[in-house]
Order: sequence, then C-alpha cells, then structure tokens
Amino acid sequence: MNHIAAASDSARACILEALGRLVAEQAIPAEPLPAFGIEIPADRSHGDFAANAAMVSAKALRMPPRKIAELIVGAMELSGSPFEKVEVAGPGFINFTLSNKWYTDVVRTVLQSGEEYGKTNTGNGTRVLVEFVSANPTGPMHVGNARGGAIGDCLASVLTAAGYETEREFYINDAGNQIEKFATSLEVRYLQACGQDIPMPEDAYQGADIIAHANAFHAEHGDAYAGVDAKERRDALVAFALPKNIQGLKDDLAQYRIHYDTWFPESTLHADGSVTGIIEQLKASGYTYEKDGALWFQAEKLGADKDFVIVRSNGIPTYVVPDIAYHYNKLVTRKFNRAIDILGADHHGYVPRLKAALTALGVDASRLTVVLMQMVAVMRDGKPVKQSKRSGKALTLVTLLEDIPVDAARFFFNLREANSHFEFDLDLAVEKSASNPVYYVQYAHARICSLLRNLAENDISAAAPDTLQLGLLQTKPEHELIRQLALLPAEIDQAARQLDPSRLTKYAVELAALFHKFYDACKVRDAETAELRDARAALCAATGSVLRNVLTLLKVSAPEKM
RNA sequence: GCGCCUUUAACUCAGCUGGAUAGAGUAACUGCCUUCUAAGCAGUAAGCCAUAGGUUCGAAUCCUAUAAGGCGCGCCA
Repeated sequence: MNHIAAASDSARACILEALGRLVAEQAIPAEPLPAFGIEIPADRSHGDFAANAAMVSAKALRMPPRKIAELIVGAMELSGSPFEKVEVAGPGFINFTLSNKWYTDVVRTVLQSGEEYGKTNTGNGTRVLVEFVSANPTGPMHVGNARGGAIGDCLASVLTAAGYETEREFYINDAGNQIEKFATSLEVRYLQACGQDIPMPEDAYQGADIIAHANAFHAEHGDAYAGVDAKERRDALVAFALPKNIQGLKDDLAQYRIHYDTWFPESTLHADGSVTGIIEQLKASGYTYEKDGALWFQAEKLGADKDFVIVRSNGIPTYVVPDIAYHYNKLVTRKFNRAIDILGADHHGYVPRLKAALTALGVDASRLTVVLMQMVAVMRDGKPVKQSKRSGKALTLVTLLEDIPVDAARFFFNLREANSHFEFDLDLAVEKSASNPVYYVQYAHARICSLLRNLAENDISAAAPDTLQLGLLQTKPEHELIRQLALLPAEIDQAARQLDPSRLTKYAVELAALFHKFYDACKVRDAETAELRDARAALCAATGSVLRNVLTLLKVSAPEKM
C-alpha cells in the first residue's frame, strides 16, 4: 500500500543487484561498502528517487564517484522495477524516474482503499496511552491547554492510523495543594458573599469563575456555612464546585472535539494507597535518604540534574509522588507499552526526575516519552494579547473558540511542531484567503466536490474503475499530484515515529497546493477526450478522498461547499 | 551560575535520518475568469541560513565555542 516505500526499496535492490553483478564480473573490487541512502530529491528534474551509493563508496573502491555510478547504471536491470529510467547526474547521484504504471497503481490504490488509505501497521498493536491537557480543575482552560489539546488529540489519531492501539487520557488533579488553594479561594469569596469583609489572598485564584461558584453556593445555602467549622465549609464548597468544573472541562473539550477514553482522578491514587505504596517502594529501592527531616530521592545518581524531596518534613508528600505513582500505574498496573505525555515546556526540568524515579522502581523509563510544547503567543491586530494568569484574565479556550472556528483552532495549533515557539494570529485564523492554511485546504476539497458535482449535473457519469485509463495522466501537474497522494502512508508513519502531528497539516497544505495547480492547468469536464476526462475525474476523486482522510485525522471538517 | 528551546527573505515559517541552484505564504509589483468555485493560478523582486571554528567527497542540517531572545532550576504544582 505504501508505494513510495516500495519504490525506494526497489531502487535499493536494483543498485545492490548491479553491484553484485559488477563484483562477479570483477569490474569492481569485492570490498565491503558503506550503507547508502535513497532519497526524494528536492528538485524533481533530478528524478523521483536519488541514491548516493557511488559517492559513499568512492573511498572503499578507490574510484571516482561518477565512474562508479556509471558502472552501476550500466549493470542495472530495470525490468520488473517501478522505474522507466535511471541515469547518472551531478557528482555521482544515481537518479531513478518512475514509470507511468507506478502512477496508475497509486491512483487505483487510493480509490480502492478509500477511508483506509494512508493507514499503516507500523505500531503493530503496541498499546500507547496519550495523556494531554490535564488542566487543573480549579479553573478554566487557557491557550496552552488549547494547543496541548489539539496536538495530543491529533497525535493519538495519528498513532491509531499507524497501527498503535491508542487511548486518550485526562489526569484530573483533584487532590493536593492546588485543591487547598481552590478551597481557600472559594471560602473567601463565599464569606464575602455572606457580607464579611475579608481580603482575597494574593496567591488565591482571582478569576470570576470562583466568585460565580461562591455566589451560587450562597444562593443555595445562604449564610448557613459561615458559622460552621472551617474544614466542613471548605469541603462543602469544593464538593459543590469541583464536579461543576470537571463537567465544564468535559463540555469545553467536547466542543473542541476532544473525547477521552479515561478521566483519571489523582484522588484514586491516594485512596487506594498507591501514593504511600510508591514511597515505600522508593525507599526499598535504596535511592532515598533523610535530610533536614525530609525524605529525599537520589535522582542525580539516575541521570537527573539534582536530588529532590519526596516527603516534606511536615510528612506530606510533594506533588511528584502522585505523579510517579500515576506513571507507574500507566506502565505497570495498566501495562501500557508506552506512555506519552504532552506537557508545557516549563515542565522540562521535571521530566528527568520522573524518569529517574521510574528507573528506581525498575521500570524502563524509555517507555515514557514527554512531548514538550513551547509557549503560545496570541496576536491580535498585530499585537500580543496579554496573558495574565494571576489576575485570572488569561484568554481561555472557550473565549478563543468564540473568536475563531474549531476547525481553525485545531488546524493552527498543529501547524508547527510542539517544540517550537508558536505565534497564533487570531486575525489570520478567520481570514478567508490563501494565507490562511485552513481555508486553503478546505477550499481545495470544496472545489473538488463542486467539480464532481458539475460533472454529474452534465450527465457525465463516472467511468467504471476497471475501464479507467489512468495511464493518460502524464503531465507534470498530474504526476506531482499523484506523487503527493502516494506520500500519505509515509507521512503518517513519520508523524507517528516522531510524535509530530504537524506533519499532517504541512502535508495537507502541500496536497491542496498541488491540486490547485492541477486544477488550473488541466481541464476536467472539457478535456480533449472522454477517456482523459474520466481519468482526471478519478484523480480528483482520489485527491478529495485523501484530503478527507487527512482532515479526519485532524478532526477538521471537509466542506463540500464554501 | 546550571539546564532546555529558538535564531533561515521585510513578516510568519518549511527544509525529512547531511546531498545537487536554500523553499512556501504574507506584504510589494505584473499578468490570468463569456469555460469545472479567482477563498485559485502564473510571474518579478527579496537570503552572509545569528557569528566563529571543526567533522567530510559534500553542512542550513552533525560537533564545539560565542551572541541574542524565550522558559525552567522550591520541603509550589
């Protein structure tokens, strides 16, 4: 199904065969040769595939690269390969040109495979857990969560398409310090609602959502909780507000087209003894020591930058302990082969520590991969939009989605790889032009649908697949478009291997560009012959199908009309 | 001080495990709709790939140093 990989393998085989023949004929010495690469040249006038075999072998064979290349090409047998031509070029490249049949096969495969086209079995059923967003349930989600959501969700789709058994998970931080802070914030706002004049602490959550919760609680219970014991009041407030917040997260993410297999509450790790169990296991590993009344973990011995505290002198474990327990749960208890976390780059220092702890617990830390994402700078009217978390006035996911369509948000956040600083231009995201990649891609799809609709309206029915003369597709725009179609399985594989879903948006933009070029250069309805018209219509249908497959992975809509 | 990320055209960015003349879009200028969606296409102009060394047949890509910017480095999470 992967025509690119097959052709590349075939080019390699042709060269190895030719080399074998040359050695047998004693045209070249029988020396062990270094590995060589087959690549797709940037400049297609150099053919479809290029091999550097002659250049890398020059030293071992003590011959000039061009001479070697000429010998190889002279000894090469192309019959049975997908190539029609091979030639020597430049400093000694061996350039292969694909035959017309190869192009025909690609279009046929795309049409036959439909929605399945592009999927691979690279993952071979490996179980992967992708954890992403995992925003604190103490408030609304921010732009960083929006980026993490788009990246994590699409990455999970990509992994599934590449043959991994993938699950999506949200880790709910419903325990620990930030819940205490949440309680404090609610408590102060509630008491204020009861008429008490208490100032809001500096480090409390200042957002309007806290006030709304407190007011709602007050509307329900009045001043009843003003006089009771503080713990009872705080527990009641958290029990009131937290489920609402978690439901809010679910609703907002659903609006963003994200649906998780599992919502995993941190509190369960405390309740079932996992957290204390992990501390015992770490102690048993021999990598802990006591200092200043606290329990430390010797992370430095296991590759991290410095040791860290796991149990404070007040007896309360630090936040890392539940995190360690959580990842232990993923990899050992639930037996996922791999765990992937999407985290903000501000957590980068924490990753080696977590891995060190897993190592101490006897878990192969390479099974955990953390994809770090850099900051998002939101731009409006060419100026950065101020993000102030402290005041609770940061741009939220929900307000972002009020400004721009979900399609645009999901596409834009997957435009750059996670590990690059990203500038999100709000004005561009709603612009309807080629400068806006979402519209550019969607427009290509709508154009195809419209074109096919037009053919139907003119009573031109699609030719039967087995009578199609796809070999008539021979011009440069047609061939380039087909080559791009052929690339999808390889792109999905690469995206899965590099954990980089941004490859898909880049692929989609490139595919759309090649289609627009084809559209401009090649008439379909008014093609010279009915056979050519049918072949081109089939190519359009194939392109539409591939665009839909890519957009489906991104969970971006593929409109039939725009 | 230590660590991570970034630096490519005026702007936003591609450039896959090193390969042939460094690519898109925007902005500027010029063309192309009586014919399938002009939300499109074609063309012109625009670069010391931050700097300096190194590795090799060959470097934007790998290594080292330097500079500039972003982010971390708590008995916070």
